[in-house]
Amino acid sequence: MLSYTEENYLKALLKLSFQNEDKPETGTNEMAAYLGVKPATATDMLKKLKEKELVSYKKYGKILLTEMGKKSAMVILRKHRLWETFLCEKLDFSWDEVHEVAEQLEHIQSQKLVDKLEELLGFPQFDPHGDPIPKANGEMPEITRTLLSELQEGDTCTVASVKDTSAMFLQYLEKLKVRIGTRLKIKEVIDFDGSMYIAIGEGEPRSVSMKFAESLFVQKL
Amino acid sequence: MLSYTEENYLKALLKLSFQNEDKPETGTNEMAAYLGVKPATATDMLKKLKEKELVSYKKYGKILLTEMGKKSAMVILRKHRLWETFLCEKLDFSWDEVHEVAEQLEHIQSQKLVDKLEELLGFPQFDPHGDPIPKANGEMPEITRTLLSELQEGDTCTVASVKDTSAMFLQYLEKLKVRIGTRLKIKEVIDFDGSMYIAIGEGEPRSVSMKFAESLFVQKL
DNA sequence: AATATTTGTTAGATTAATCTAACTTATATA
DNA sequence: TATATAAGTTAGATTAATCTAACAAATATT
Ligand SMILES: [Mn+2]
Ligand SMILES: [Mn+2]
Ligand SMILES: [Mn+2]
Ligand SMILES: [Mn+2]
Repeated sequence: MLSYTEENYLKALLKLSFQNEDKPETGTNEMAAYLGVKPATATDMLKKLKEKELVSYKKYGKILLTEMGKKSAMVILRKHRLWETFLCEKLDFSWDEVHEVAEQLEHIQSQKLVDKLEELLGFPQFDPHGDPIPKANGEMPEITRTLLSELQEGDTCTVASVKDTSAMFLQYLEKLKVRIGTRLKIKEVIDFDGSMYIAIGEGEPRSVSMKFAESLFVQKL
Repeated sequence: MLSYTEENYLKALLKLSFQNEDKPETGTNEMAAYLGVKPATATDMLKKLKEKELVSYKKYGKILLTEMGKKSAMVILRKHRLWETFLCEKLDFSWDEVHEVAEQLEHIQSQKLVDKLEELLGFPQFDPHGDPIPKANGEMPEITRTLLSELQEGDTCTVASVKDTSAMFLQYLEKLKVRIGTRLKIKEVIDFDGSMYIAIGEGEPRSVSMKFAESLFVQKL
């Protein structure tokens, strides 16, 4: 049985392995920074996780989840995303409110609860932020994601998921009526600062910053 | 902000205050036994809760929740019973499975979550075991409860709630088709051992032990 | 009232998770 | 290559929650 804290470290390692796309290794400092603890603390926990054969690493070396560790972490991610979906779909939470609560709910221990929840939600494929939900067997559809900033003038796309899931960005998207699935058309790319002039759904075109364009994943049409 | 553990102590004190009907005080040993810890541990926690003004007590004296402590405990009980109801109503858990999971869920911190959950469930009055659910304002209908064992030959009643909520008893009730609301008629009381011969709903009369009759609360008709 | 029993507290230790400060190893740079 | 910087570890301390063993107070019983 894993502690609440151990689970958080595992999930962090999984998330970081997604982030560092090319190679899934991580360092102690990166891990500590992600979790908001000091490197010394991360080192201590790493030893414990290594003891439990959930991570593989040696002193001063790179950190990697073992198969077992990855499996455990995927279960936690599955719970997180199912709970986020539940909060949105069944309890009318907005997509900027769900993460905080799901951080707590993901640690509830009950196989049956997760599976029944998934059933209640109709086996959703994606969470409210457009991220794929791992299946009970541990599989998760590997999706190729394109940043809005990678598109060219004249391209059309639909919003697939949000890269930056901060409440601030999510609320801004809400204000612009940009949601998962919304159709976007790139009218103009401003080379000077990387900003874009885009049409959102049927609305009037408007300008968004490069930071914005680098925070949204889209599906090119 | 209260820790998971502090919340459990508060809830225990509230439950014990219901149990010790006449006076709501409790002792260190009783509290420790209830929580499955040693008396020394309970004493330590008591000091902390006193420091936070959630309980009032002095060395070697009786333990009582303060108004603040009682309020906090009621919120936890409210969450527990709402989650139990959710698990039964929405996720098809049986009434002997819900308690364990609700013990975890009751500690999730989110005012909005609780209130939305209550709304989703249609503002239920009672949990799956027939226990009243405290309202958001902290009030809980004070119900006079009669034990089945207090009834006489010829009396008729409906099942109001279960006193013993152990999985073993709940499963036995399930087998006998005794549920909340089921109509019972006392055919005969055996003075020798306190057992009863009762009709359950429309079924054939059958005998139940005194222990059984002392574990069920009923509403006399 | 004297003594025995029950109830409750204290002292000292342990474990998990965290920190700071000091140290070590690896990597980058001149 | 020598040295500076970054990355990672260790030692020692702290806090929360727990325990055991010993002690103290309150209550019950002769
Ligand atoms: Mn999230
Ligand atoms: Mn999400
Ligand atoms: Mn319960
Ligand atoms: Mn209940």
